[in-house]
Amino acid sequence: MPKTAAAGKPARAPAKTVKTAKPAKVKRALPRAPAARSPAAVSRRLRQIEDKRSVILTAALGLFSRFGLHGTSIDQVAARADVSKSNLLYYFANKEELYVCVLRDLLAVWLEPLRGFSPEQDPRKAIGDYIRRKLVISRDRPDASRLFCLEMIQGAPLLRDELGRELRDLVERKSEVIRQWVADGKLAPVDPHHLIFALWATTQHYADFGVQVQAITGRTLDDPGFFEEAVDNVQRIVLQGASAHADSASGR
Amino acid sequence: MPKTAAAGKPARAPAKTVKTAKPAKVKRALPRAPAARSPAAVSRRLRQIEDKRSVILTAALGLFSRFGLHGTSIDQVAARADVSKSNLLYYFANKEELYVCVLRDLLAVWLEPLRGFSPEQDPRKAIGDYIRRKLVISRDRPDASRLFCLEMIQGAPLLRDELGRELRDLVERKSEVIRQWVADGKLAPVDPHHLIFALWATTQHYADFGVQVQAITGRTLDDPGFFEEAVDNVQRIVLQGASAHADSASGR
DNA sequence: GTCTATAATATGATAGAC
DNA sequence: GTCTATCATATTATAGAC
Repeated sequence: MPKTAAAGKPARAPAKTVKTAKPAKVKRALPRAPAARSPAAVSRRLRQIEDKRSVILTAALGLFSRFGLHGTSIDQVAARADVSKSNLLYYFANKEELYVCVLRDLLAVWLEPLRGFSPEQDPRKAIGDYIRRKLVISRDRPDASRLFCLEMIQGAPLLRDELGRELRDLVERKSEVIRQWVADGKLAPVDPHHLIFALWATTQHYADFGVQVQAITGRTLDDPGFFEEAVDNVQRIVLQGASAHADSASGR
Repeated sequence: MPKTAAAGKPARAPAKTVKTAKPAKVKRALPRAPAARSPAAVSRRLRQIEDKRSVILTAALGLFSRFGLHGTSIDQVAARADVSKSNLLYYFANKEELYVCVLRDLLAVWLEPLRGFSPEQDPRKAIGDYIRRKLVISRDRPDASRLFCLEMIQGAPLLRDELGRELRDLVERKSEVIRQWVADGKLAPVDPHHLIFALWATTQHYADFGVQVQAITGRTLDDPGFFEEAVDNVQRIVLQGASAHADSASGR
């Protein structure tokens, strides 16, 4: 694993007994359009390449999201994608590159829903919608959610830069929106960061801890009844809170 | 890895090219009190053994919680525990056993705080206290939280049984308490399962996604000010909700 | 109990024919 | 582009001396 010792290191505990640490070979770039040929043929070929890459990436996501980078072998990904190992290594120079590609595809999906927040919206509606959309993702792309979680747990060695930049900026912008809502009295006085964390946590939980959810409730988000139940409850908890309110019977 | 093919299998994608699948050797049991000796000497020895096991387990938790089972080598654990690899393998028959031991220690810690809930408590205080206690754990034992999360993501292959039994029973008992609170009008009408999920998710988030939290806020729970901020905000969100209430300015 | 080999093997990656 | 060897190595686990 410590083949490329210097660059963006993957999640692995620092080896104690390092032998020699080879001088980091430079890998070839991805197969790109070779040069001139009939335009139609080129585009057809490019599409085929992209398709195959995509098949591999999907297979990789499924395995990485369950077993992590080290728990998954190239062989397994290849088998799942129905290509040979060497063929896979033709499309992705090495395992780590494959992993990073999977992650990179993820981040975009990940940041998307948050972009929706804008000051002129009704915050209750905006937040309610956001919860639903994130739960849809937890239902339809639990593997994406899990891989993201896995990467976070490991300290996000391959996303750290993006985290520090893209994510942070987006969160800052949306925090400003939330602050505005609070200032306008449309939202209870709550710290935007912690509110965003609560939104992320409560919704992703159904994907990342899906096994636990199923062990306890016996159901999954694929069950439409349970899905709506989850949406409704998360929305109620985050928006109204669990305390009894004035309009219901009040204890103490 | 597919050495013991049958039993409680660890989180690894099913290998495609299985060679022979050996007939699962029976491993020796742990070193236990050999027999008769001076009682004092025996107890001293036993303590030493337990101490060493404990040191190894702690080192293992630290690494497993970051890099997972497959991302951690026995060598690394041994180095961190400051014992030789062979010596480690004297105390734990194999890597998997070590991993399971670490997990087993965890579950107890994990279930503890929830036991606190009882019907005669004021729910707001009970839930508020629970949030604080879980955040203390997220602060003081983030590695425990992360490993638990890792295991869940992977489908909890080694905890599945316990999940189905212990955890489920405990949650059922506490759900009954919550239902009682709701029936008494002390709590808003909320499904106990989803409330418990929300409590877990919002509090563990600060440990499991600690890197993200730090990337965004620049702070960690080790900062006392941030810790109190987190406690306060999570309590407010879960108990009162984010919506503006009657007593504050009401938008629309 | 602890150590030094060393066996056994899984897996990442490359070379080179076609 | 795809395949069949094949190499190289990291790592688990055991054997056996002390």
